[in-house]
Amino acid sequence: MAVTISDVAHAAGVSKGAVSYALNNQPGVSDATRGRILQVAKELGWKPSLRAKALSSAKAYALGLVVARDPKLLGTDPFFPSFIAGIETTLAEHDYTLVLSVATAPGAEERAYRKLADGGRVDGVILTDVRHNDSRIGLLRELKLPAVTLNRPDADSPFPAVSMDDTDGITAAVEHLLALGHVRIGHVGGAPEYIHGRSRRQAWEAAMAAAGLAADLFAEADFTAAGGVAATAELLRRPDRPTAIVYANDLMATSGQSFVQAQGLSVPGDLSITGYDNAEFTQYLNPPLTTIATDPMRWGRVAAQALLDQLNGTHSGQDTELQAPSLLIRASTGPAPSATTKPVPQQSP
Amino acid sequence: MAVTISDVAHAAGVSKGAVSYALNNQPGVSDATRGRILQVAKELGWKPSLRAKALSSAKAYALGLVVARDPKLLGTDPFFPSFIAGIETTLAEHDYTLVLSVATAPGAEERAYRKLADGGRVDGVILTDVRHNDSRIGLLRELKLPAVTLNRPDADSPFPAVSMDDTDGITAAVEHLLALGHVRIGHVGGAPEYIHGRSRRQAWEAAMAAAGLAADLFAEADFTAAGGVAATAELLRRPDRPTAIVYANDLMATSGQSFVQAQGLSVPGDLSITGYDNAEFTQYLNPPLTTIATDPMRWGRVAAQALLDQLNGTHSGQDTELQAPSLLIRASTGPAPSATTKPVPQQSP
DNA sequence: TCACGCCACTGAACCGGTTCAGTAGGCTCT
DNA sequence: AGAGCCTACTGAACCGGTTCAGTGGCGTGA
Repeated sequence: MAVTISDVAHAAGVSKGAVSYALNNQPGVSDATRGRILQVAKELGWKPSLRAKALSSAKAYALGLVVARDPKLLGTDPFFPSFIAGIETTLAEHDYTLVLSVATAPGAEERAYRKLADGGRVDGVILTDVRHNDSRIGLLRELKLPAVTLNRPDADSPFPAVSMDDTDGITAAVEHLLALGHVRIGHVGGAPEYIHGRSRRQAWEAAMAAAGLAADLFAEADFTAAGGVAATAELLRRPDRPTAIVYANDLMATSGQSFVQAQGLSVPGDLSITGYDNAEFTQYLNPPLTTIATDPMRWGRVAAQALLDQLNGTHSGQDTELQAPSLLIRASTGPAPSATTKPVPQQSP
Repeated sequence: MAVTISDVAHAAGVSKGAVSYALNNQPGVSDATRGRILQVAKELGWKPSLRAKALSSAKAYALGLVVARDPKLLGTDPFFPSFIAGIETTLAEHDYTLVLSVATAPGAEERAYRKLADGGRVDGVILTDVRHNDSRIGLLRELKLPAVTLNRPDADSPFPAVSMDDTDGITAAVEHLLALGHVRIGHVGGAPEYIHGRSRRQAWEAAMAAAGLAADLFAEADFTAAGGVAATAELLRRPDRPTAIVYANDLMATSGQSFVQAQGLSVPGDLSITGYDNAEFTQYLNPPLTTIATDPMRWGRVAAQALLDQLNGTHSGQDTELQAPSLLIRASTGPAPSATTKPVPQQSP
């Protein structure tokens, strides 16, 4: 931080202003002078102070991301690392940085947003894990913090959204199971306070309806492993228990599969299973999990770009729709078992 | 950002300086005036501009973390989310924020550190995944960026370290296997360019030596799933193939276990397996994985505190040693098979 | 009662950039 | 040749804090 713009100006024999113009490619200096200034700046190893820039241009040169998930859950979710890597690829080209906040405790989330907004630490935030009637929309409005949401919130939101439709993936999963002869296809839903929990359920319901089937084999869970087990157990107790279950995420599918096998049932012999997310570890399960692969990296890249566009006023105002996720067929799905329902054994054989 | 310190000063009928003193609990104002200023500031809803603070006090009020891992790998590793959450709990009390950088492409890592240092975006960084002869030590020295390393680098490092010894965990795993009657205990090592890849290998070697056994069943890998499979295959081809394998991380253990089972061997019947990290999903494998549980959250908390201490000059200069990780015994380890070595089947039965 | 010291506060400089109003000098046009 | 205009640049204000030298008023001691 030793060499400042004044040093460069002095060394080049011009004023601070001229240096500023020269280095920001602004008119007001001749090409010859510009060249000389750039040359001198380079020789002196001048790096503009972001702090000074931030103060005078009233920008923070940083974007914020508040993650309000249990760290345990985060560690099993392939979404965030890739998503953040995607954000990073965009930011790398625009000298912006990412300020990350992990807020676990209740109330910590709102505090985190206030902290980012209050001192002007960030110019905008990316909203993930959007919830039903998400209170953060109002909060960000109050804080006057520009934002981009991942998927369009169900409440009224003034912020542009970058969406990736769950529908196609879930529909593909259901159709895949139908093609395998399944009729009793259940769904273990994610937490309904999240809009992606809801939309996946709705997609499953719609796909069932399209096939002329009742969407009654539903059990609500919360995206956690324990929730997946409980919901699976509930579905297996049904007299008309499913021959296939579409889970709202990989973690529930994984714990569900593990539970089902511990009950002495075979996957996919007795029960076919699909997940959602394509977590790296799912290909090493026994059997490897059929799941739905999204593209979080691209999502991050596009969301960051949308936010930057919004900040410098070049955003169209339109929502962006990303390519739909795709079904990845592995060995946890197979032909529907014969019509007679095998009872759930009490003990593993 | 509407209300500034001048507004407060004007409203309270004092000078900017007085307001600054009052709000930073510095001497120079009477208690009465201080109270009045605080009152007025509160009424006006004044929040100090971090940007201005950063410029005038020559601090960034931010810590940096550069993660140079493949996002795919990151998604399976429970370490970072918890670690970052730990950092966050410390930062929450000290109006500092965390600037995160994910650098995947080659060369991107150094660029990331330079980006953080150049504009003075952060006051210091936390170094994770320390490598053998880590070039970042020299880089940070050149950039004059304070740092804290996770574990002590093997090269000369001027930075305080916060360490969690791998040795005890690996030793416990080996001893657990010995107690189960295993003698041919192999190790699938992590990438040797990482010091935790090396130290885990050394710990395994030491534990074997302590039991009077040769540490020859070693296969080098790279912490990835594919690497785990290849190394496992290599060990299984040995004439004296192991009856137990200690893996350097969960992902390799997971893919290794999956591979072993696909070869028609039983876990733990034919081969016992241990992992490292205690990733959430490992308890849902079949069988659930015996692994070593660390405490990344605490690591993050302590590392952030150490860095903050260093920044305000209150750091002791001593390395911090965290509590050793503990062995979590699950079902992937069991009694050693009888002495006759079962051949590796060519096909699953 | 006067000198002295201290407390409480002010005013201004400063951090390192950006930006705007102002100006010198050269060129064109008539 | 003089008016007018544009280009290239300067100097200063400004962003919103921190910090330091300076000052006025009050209390204290001799």
